[in-house]
Amino acid sequence: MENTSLVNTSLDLNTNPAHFLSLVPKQEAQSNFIELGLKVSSVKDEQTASALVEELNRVSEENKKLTEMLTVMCENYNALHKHLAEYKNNNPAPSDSTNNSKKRKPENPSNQINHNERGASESSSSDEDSCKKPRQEQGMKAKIERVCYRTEASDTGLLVKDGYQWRKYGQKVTRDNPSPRAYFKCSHAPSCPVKKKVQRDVADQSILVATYEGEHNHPNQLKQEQASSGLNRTVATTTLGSVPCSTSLGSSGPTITLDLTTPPKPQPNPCDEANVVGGDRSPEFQQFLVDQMASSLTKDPSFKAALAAAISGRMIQQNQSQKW
DNA sequence: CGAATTTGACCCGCGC
DNA sequence: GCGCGGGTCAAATTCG
Repeated sequence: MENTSLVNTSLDLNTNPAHFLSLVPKQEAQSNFIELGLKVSSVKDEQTASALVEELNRVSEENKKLTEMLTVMCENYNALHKHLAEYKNNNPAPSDSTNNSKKRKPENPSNQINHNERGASESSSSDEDSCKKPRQEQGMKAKIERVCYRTEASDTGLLVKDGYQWRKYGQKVTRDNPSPRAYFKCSHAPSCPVKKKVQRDVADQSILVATYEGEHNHPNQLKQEQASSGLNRTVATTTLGSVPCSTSLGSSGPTITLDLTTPPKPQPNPCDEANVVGGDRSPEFQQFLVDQMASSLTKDPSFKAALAAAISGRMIQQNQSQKW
């Protein structure tokens, strides 16, 4: 299959954009090259042109294979994930002493009184109490979700638009991450016990990592509004293979956020089990993700420029080596 | 002026 | 027992 006379288009980029090119119709790709400023028309050597076409076909094939491999990987991951969930169901962790990590100890009723003494905090209904006490027991039951949001680089805030209203009740700089972590309660508290923590990713400051604890017992305002306005916006968080990402569809077009900074997690990760909101990992969905990534990349001028530079560099190299 | 946010103090579990 | 660190509280401040 390899033909040494063909232009080697493997690019020295961190990603493999050829993969995405294969997803673009050939003509479109060619016109994109024109857009890129590559003077294709000036390449009069027909042989070179046909070689390019051949190479394009070859790369398309290669990318097909890569896509299949990716799908297989995703399926394997899903299978493993399923097994892990089943294993956890069958072998619930000893909820008492050993696995209790660090949180406030489960308090007996007498201790509750002590607790209320301190802050004399709001007439603490039962819900509020349940929020601040046996967190580890709650934690075993409470749904924990981890969602990554990509933000503008210039955006230094810790606000995440997820459709719910939140009241910030604390902020803290943690040891493992120089960025402050913000603590939010659902503004419907105490009737809604959901909390979330938001912190910037230690590796990529443009990524906000939100950790949700618990489930809302009321509807999502944003979704309600969108449903009523017929926008049909959906937000799903999933993992593409081991790469967490969130996707959203809106009137301004689909966007995909890939959390490429999160390392693969072969080991059981407590966040993992709740990492999936949308859980739709059907091949169609994956294809959709790939398509969207491809179109996003082809629309990205900086990506195009890098691609053009890499390809033109290779072409020049190839031409020179042919002359030799 | 009420609601939301900020921020220093405090609580508590854990490791040494 | 003590110190560390994450989580929470609540007074002060800011905002609409």
